[in-house]
Amino acid sequence: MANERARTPRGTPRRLGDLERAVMDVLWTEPEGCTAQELVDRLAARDGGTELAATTVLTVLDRLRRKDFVDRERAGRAHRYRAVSARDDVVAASMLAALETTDDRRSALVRFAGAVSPEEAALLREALAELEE
Amino acid sequence: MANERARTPRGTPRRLGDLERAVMDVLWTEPEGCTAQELVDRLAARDGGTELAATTVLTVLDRLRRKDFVDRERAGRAHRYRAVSARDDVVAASMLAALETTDDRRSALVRFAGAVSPEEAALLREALAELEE
DNA sequence: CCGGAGTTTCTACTAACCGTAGAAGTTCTA
DNA sequence: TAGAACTTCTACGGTTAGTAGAAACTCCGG
Repeated sequence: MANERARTPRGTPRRLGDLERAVMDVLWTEPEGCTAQELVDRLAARDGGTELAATTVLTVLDRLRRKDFVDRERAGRAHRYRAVSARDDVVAASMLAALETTDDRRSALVRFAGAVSPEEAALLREALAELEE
Repeated sequence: MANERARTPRGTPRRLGDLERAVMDVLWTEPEGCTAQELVDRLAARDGGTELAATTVLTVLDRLRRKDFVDRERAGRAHRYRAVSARDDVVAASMLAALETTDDRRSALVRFAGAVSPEEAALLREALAELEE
């Protein structure tokens, strides 16, 4: 083998799996947060009625907590889990992270502008105009 | 266990690991493409001189080919590997993919507009103006 | 104030993905 | 055509994510 390059530990990926995303999708629409039980129910509703084990949901909540997507507070003997940031912020951060993988921001932004729908382009113009004054 | 939810196979993740990205970074600046050997050299230069095994590079090239980031053509007994899309396109696609994870495009775009640097905001305005006329 | 239901933590298994590379096979060129 | 150059096959270890049982903890109602 002869090669000893530092094993990339890739420090806490700010990324969501499918179930993690499904959980966040619920939490993002629940300003007061949810208990794990409520999440089990919401997810079962969203899906065709198949219930996940409560421990499964608890596990992903724990992982989301480590990744700083979620925090919680006691509520009786359970906890109430809340999204740390709004969905918009997470989406925007993720778009920004993508943008920052290139040095040539200009051409990436040109491509991006050309890739969004006309409606989205209009929304972006508005948002940018807003920032100007 | 009692639960049989379809095991998410996550069909070919359109995503890059560290070495994969390093390889793409080279290919993206080489319009004519590279042979695997050239890549080994470029990567060794970029890094502190430590050479990866040629087979390592070949393996990631193969994975990049499966993911449709790279294609190749014969060149003597070797192959010449080329990036399928320009970096801009990949970055823009990735930004768009992030945007599309939310239904509320408006507020995501507002956040995004607020999150980019003033320079980037200016570039975006330009790019969007360009599209209008 | 205590027992048991409700919750959470611990531990674990599986599969996919990525970095890494040897062994074996293929393909040209000298 | 033999050997060097290149590619494919196979493989292993680490990380992340989905999934959940077993064990530990917490608190309400009797």
